[in-house]
Amino acid sequence: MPFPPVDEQMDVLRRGVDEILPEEDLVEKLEESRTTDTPLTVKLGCDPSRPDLHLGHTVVLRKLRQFQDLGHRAILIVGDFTGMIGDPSGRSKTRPALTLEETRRHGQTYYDQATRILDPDKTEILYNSEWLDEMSFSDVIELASTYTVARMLEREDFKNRYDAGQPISIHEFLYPLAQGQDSVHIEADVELGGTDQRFNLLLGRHLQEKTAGQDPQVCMMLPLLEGTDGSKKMSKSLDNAIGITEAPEDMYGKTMSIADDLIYRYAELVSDIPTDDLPKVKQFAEENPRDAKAQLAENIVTQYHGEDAAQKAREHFEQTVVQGDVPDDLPEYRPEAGAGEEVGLLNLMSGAGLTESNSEARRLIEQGAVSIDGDTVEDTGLYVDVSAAAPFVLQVGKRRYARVVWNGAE
RNA sequence: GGGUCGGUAGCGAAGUGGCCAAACGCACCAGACUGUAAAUCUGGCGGCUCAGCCUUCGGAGGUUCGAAUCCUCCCCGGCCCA
Repeated sequence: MPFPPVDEQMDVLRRGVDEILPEEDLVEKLEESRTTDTPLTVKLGCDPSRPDLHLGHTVVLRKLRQFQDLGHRAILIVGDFTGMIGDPSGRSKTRPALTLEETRRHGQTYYDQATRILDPDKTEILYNSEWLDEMSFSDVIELASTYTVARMLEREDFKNRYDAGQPISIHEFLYPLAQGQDSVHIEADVELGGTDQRFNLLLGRHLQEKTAGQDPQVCMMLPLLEGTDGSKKMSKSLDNAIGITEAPEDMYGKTMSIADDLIYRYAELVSDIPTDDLPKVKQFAEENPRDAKAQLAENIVTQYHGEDAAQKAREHFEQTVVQGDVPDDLPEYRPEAGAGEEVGLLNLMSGAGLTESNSEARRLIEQGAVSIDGDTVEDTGLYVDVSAAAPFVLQVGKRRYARVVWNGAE
């Protein structure tokens, strides 16, 4: 099974990439791999603390898939050990350190989702606790001695926090080292990561050379995909993410809500559209952003849910968003009510899960956001005889619906 | 260990004895508008049996007619010194 020519491989691998450090090393490694008929070992580390994958994660997973398709070896390293200690980004200090069991479970979830993109037969999965947990304190000290505080503080994240007077725990300095140690352990040829991983990836190079005399890995950095808000990177906590396990309708709708000038970027990074067709997409996006986006949305939904679901999602979008109609399938709610019994609308709304509190329900009514079968409700104190009025459609805002059904005599 | 500053709603940040359910910004929700779940504008954004009432300002006590605001102790963090 010969590898494709290096030029061809590079053409595939360059798509969407932000930076390859150093690029000539990659070419060299590919050449050597081809002459010796040995696949490259490509590493991707993943953080099991947040196992819900979104399109942002898929940028780098897709790249890994490309390596697989070219015949190389993909290793997914689940950071179960690092996840056990806590969170390195310092953003959520309150996040409890996970137990080994939890990180394993999350790791499995991650793998299950990642293999929607990766080729499961060609994906090796390793847990870094396997080797990191075995290291003694003196091993760690030795590892730590190869790097300096000043260099650690070069990392933007650390520098910013240090300058802003925010706390940095000592163990956070150990994280990049641990990640680098992973590269040493598997003797990675290439490590993939987002552009925010630059420092950590480079540290892997450093450790491979300094502590193990290995040929240092090539660092390949991919852009951080902007979220649906159009500016900040996609992240679940910013609530601008499109999850890969989300319902087709949601995926479609969220994709339609991205900014027009992000269409090309999404097409390049998270669509199946062939590289040769990308220029056409770019032009299309400028001429007719609405349709270009619809095409993109369909492409994305198809990848995760298939063509039929994508079609349905498109129809659903047309119906509910473009035309403002009530969707066909909406959740049913059967309140407990006897014949002729009147139920407060506020209770109906929270009972149907449309609102979280009666105060919220009241506010929404006052704002004209609540309707019954399309008629806007104005009275916050409205009582409904469910047995007589049901079934009817209760709508809150644009996207919250329930079909209220009477459950018969009680 | 010492000094000093700080811990306020999802986040950031005002307020420093009554007019505080707590300014403002972000996020979020709704209405209008739109090809759009974008942008923009407007309103909302603790809870309740809602023109009133109840629970909130790191924690526990205390002073006071009355405290997020004053005092005591404790917990957590920044900075400086050792």
